Amino acid sequence: MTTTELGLAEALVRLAHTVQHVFGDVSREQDLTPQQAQLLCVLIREPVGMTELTRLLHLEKSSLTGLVDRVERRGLVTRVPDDRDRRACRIALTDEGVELAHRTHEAVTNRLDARTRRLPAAARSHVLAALDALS
Amino acid sequence: MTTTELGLAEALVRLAHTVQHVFGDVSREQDLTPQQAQLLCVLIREPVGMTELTRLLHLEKSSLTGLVDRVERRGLVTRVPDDRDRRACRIALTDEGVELAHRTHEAVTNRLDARTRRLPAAARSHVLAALDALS
DNA sequence: TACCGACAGTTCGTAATACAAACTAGATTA
DNA sequence: TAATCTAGTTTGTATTACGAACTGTCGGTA
Repeated sequence: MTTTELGLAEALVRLAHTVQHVFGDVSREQDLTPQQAQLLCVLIREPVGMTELTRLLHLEKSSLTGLVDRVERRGLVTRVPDDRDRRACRIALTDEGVELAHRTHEAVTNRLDARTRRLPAAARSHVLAALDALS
Repeated sequence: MTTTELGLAEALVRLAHTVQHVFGDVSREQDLTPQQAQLLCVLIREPVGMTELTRLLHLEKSSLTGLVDRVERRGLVTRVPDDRDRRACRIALTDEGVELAHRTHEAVTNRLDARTRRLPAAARSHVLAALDALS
């Protein structure tokens, strides 16, 4: 009865793999690891605390500490003390970090758009609506 | 003139993240790392040589050696010598590996299907066609 | 046959990733 | 105030990933 849509799950997995690959290529060109690039992109909108970051990136806090350490050591982010809570800090992009984050985000978007551009407009909006429903 | 489809690239990235998360959850439940689980799934269809695996998984051969080592140590795969080429080997699932690979593949598929099941059938086929065009 | 470049896979050294458990210090609640 | 919770770090370990150098085999060619 539950007629499984043959291949849709597989297609999603393949797509995820493709996206991951694009992201990896772009990161390498910016001399970043994919994880570092992802962190920068998440911070574009606004500075974020460590605990919130673990939710956004699906990482344990101990893993996150090291990731932030390394990116901070490169001068791309800083730990800004939170004056409401002296235990906490928010991770903010430096000027250099903002620049690199935008470059990375734009490159990823461009390459993905280059692929979707082949699709007819109707298909794009269908996919967009469906993907929004999925995540 | 290149009217960028606003948000489609972002939606793809979010989706990739979701899929990755599902895959990570399933892997952990099977006491595998995501990379190990991915390797097992690739081998379900047929045994594959190291060089071909580097293409399928987008890994350097030196990275692959270690990955296969660890999975072989767990008794999930074996290196089968290729009798046409004594340099080469094909990586094949053991009986235990077959079982685990199927369990993993099925669990991932189930969880992704559970998400897509909310979509109307027409949307599913649109998305399927579009995703096939993208990867 | 003997040589030589190409190829399959491994080894080695290094850096990054990721986790769990234990910990510090500031916040919150009883 | 004392007990408890929370934010983030530290420590130790296994895995992931890469590049460079290496071994052994294959294939072609002189």
